[in-house]
Amino acid sequence: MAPSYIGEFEQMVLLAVLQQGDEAYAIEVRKELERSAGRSVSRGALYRTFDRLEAKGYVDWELEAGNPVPERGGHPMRKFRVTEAGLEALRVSRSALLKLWRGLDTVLDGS
Amino acid sequence: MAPSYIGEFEQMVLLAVLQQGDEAYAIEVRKELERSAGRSVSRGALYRTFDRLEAKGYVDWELEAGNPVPERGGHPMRKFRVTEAGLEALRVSRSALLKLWRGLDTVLDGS
DNA sequence: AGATTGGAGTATACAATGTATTCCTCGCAT
DNA sequence: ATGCGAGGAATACATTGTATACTCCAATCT
Repeated sequence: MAPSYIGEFEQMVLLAVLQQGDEAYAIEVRKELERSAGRSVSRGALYRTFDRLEAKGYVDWELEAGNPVPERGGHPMRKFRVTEAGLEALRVSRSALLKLWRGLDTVLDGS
Repeated sequence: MAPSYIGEFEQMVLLAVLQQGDEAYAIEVRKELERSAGRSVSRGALYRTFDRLEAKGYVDWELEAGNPVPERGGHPMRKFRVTEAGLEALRVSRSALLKLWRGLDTVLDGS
């Protein structure tokens, strides 16, 4: 019963993954979100969202290609990637928003 | 426990109200949504959302100023308006999205 | 070596949001 | 008066958002 709908947070996570390019580790994504969206995100919330995105086929990941042990607490980190389906979902969503924003710049730009 | 967060659908409804300007009746808003977002919206879903937006103080409304009886089935229709708080929420949300989209045009424009 | 610490990820639980179906009421047409 | 259509409200349930509370593992402390 996929509602072919993508939640706002899911959308932001997807975008943050793209922003991180080749370094899309959960933790980095989290930092990106706090930076761009200006709000804090608990780890649990983020992983939960990744699970759902994965279930929908919007992201996939691999287990830390080269260096299996980063710095402290060496641990296999997952590196995320947005799938083509994920990109498509983002496009749809963006297109709708752009349409709805059209002509409202005056009101929405202030502050 | 207001999560200071605005869902995607709520956001779209708010925008659609603005788009309708002085004619923001539920039904018109619904049409606008179907047009811009390209998806159908049941009446119940829309009213439910209006309730929540009102509870958050993002919209208010009045009962059909001049003509209490439109065309058929004369009935008091509610005319919605986005409040200042609603505008602010939209600005915050838009600003975050714009930041996250930055630099991704190449990937997101296609299709 | 055993205990401790801290990072990465998982599980669980619950609140908020999204969405449809059903029901109610009011006028108008018949 | 009866039936139909339109606007709206209530109800109910699925999905999404979010936090807290673990589990694991390796490096460090002692």
